[in-house]
Amino acid sequence: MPVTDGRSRARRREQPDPAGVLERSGVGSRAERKELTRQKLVGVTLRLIADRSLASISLREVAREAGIVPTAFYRHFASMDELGVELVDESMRPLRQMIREARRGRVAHGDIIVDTVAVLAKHVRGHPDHFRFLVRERYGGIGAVRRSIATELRLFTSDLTVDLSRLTAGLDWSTDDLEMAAGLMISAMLGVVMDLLEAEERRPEDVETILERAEHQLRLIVLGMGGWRSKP
Amino acid sequence: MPVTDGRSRARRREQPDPAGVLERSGVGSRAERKELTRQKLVGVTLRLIADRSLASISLREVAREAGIVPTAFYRHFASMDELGVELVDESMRPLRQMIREARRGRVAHGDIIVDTVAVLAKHVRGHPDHFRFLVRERYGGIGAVRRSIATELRLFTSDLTVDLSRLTAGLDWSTDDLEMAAGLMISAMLGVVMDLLEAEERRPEDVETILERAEHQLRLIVLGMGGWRSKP
DNA sequence: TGTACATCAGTGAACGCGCGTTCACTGATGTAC
DNA sequence: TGTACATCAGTGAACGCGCGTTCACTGATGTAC
Repeated sequence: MPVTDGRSRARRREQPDPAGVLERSGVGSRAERKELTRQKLVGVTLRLIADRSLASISLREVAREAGIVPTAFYRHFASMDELGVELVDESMRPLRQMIREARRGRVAHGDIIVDTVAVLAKHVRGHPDHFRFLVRERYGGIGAVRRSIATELRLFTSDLTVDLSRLTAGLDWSTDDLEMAAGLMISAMLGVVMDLLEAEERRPEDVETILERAEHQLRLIVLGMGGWRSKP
Repeated sequence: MPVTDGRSRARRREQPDPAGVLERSGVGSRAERKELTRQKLVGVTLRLIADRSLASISLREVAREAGIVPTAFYRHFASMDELGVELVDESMRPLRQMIREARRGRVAHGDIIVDTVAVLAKHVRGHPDHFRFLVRERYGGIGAVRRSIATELRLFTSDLTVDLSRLTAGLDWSTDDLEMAAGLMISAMLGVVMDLLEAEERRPEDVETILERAEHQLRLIVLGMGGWRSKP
């Protein structure tokens, strides 16, 4: 059991480091080290979410994985719920980064839809825990987290609505209709995200099919938009 | 506190009925009474799901609400996970009933889309707990339940695919494309279901807007299908 | 129909465990002079 | 630069609690004769 591997985390879990000497070997100010621990709590929780819901993860478990004593958790968050809300923020970052990149690609060249789905796939692959957290807790058991995600997704829809209004500049689309179309795209893509995550880790041969289907769904929506006539 | 209201359940929670005399006052066979308790366990769990996830509900809590001792739970299910899988079955029933009714309406008359959304709204209103369970646990923390829901939704998609194949009889749609469109409709409608549930219980004035948006989304998809040309 | 025995849904005591939270503390880091 | 004091991230013991699960049981219901 006491194998010497280079990773201090794994070693510390077997042979605790009560005084935190390893952590405090002169790197950074106290504030910086506090921030480091905070990030560790967030990261650890995100990893634990992989096959369970936030509601079933205990404060003690998170503290244990982060290498601190349970009571030290309270130096960073008042409760797991509060950590959860922080996680929403953390997880929206890659999503926002994604739409920024998709937007850039849009101006440049080629098939908008193929590019968009490629960017989606790339970001989901790059931040699986963040995306899984969002999809899993979107309708999950913790009210504060659910509401926080709903708010962020609403902002996200607004963003996409603005983008769509540029694409439909010539046609007489109302804001409501644009939002409706944006909402449909996001519903569709959130479904794709979870399918993608499940496929990535247990049926990699399905990934291509899922991406192709995602492209087709977006194309179908765009086609529909082409034929749309606003009604009262 | 010891108020006399007519409901035996509420009374029993305050003044337990250890020997189960109330339950056993000569109604039904032993097997029938067992089935009754089983249904009570299922129903109680479905109610507890309203604002929490299945993973955070304890066996003892369910037993308590159902009016039995924790150990008696095992006469019906080996674990909460097993009860969860049973709940999927139970919850799919109103959904299947819904599609059957939507299909009937389709043959009869009027605007298919308006009718479909009306049927959806009616069933969601009639079985809020069942629908909430499905949407919440679809990507929730319990693997067995998640897989069970995925399987059922796949069957559901197949059903809808068959329906769509009738509607597109003239055009040259491949099965893959039909499935893709069916999947898109289901993604969209599952999103609507949760919005609807949240609105029903805390912003009833939004319900109309949500239903209208659902109609528009379906219409957009149908429009897209009209313009679709199959590709390899 | 009556009797003797089998079945089994529900009981209740008991267990060890991990939980969230309190509290007084330690000692390295930060700050004021 | 050196010293005295304040701050505060992390410690560790302790608490009461609800949990899932075991076990031997009870007594009404069901069955065989």
